[in-house]
Amino acid sequence: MEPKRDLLKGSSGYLLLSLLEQQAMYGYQIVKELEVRSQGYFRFKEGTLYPALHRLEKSGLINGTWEVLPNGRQRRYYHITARGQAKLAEEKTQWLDFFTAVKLILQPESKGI
Amino acid sequence: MEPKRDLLKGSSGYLLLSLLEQQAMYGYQIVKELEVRSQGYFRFKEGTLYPALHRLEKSGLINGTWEVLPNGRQRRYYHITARGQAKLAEEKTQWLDFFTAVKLILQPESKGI
DNA sequence: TTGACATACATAGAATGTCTAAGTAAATAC
DNA sequence: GTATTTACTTAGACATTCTATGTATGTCAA
Repeated sequence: MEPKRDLLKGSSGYLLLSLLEQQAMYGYQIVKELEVRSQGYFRFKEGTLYPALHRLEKSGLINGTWEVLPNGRQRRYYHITARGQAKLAEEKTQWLDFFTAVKLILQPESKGI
Repeated sequence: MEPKRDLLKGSSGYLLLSLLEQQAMYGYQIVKELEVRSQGYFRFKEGTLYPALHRLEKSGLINGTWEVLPNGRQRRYYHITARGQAKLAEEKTQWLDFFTAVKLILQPESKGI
């Protein structure tokens, strides 16, 4: 199974918001969680994930808080914001619209439905 | 309805091959056909369509032939090649894999299915 | 205690594809 | 004769992902 990387473009934000709506997570955890849940399909690179998280935070859709583990190690947990939840709902609609449009191209006979 | 343009990236080739598999078309016709079929969702810009067609042709997935209308006007009709049909089948699989993976992220409860 | 590996975050630069925008040219409609 | 539509092309801006590297610490086995 050769993942089609370009499909990710424009979807990463959606996936991240979706994940963080379910629970707050830190970067490394997100990478692992995406991989486990997608059964190995998604393997976000750091160069993809962290810039994406920074973008989302800068846009006010998530916010990160440093937390210190008992062993002294630091993690940055990201929480979805109210604006993020609104954005997530918007993205969901856009996804559905997009899929609907693609299906209409692939199966022109369903035009009238 | 605000189309999410980035989703198009990585999908335009699939859409074009899919369209040209159904029948040979020329550029301007493709723009109109995509718009009609998708009920106005897709409105390919020239700067998107023609470079995409050139890429596909360069890769041997489609091939274009100039045809002259009775009125003297020229059109470049694009036909899908055997390699293009093979590629189309591959893209379809990649799409399904991608959708499956995304659904697993959005609905983790369906993990076991 | 050394080395290997996993954890955890960050960023520079290359690659890719879409968009805006402009250009060329001819047919058609008003 | 002027505007609109048809028809294709390409340069440059922009955004996102990738590769690759850097930093630093914790854990575990030899």
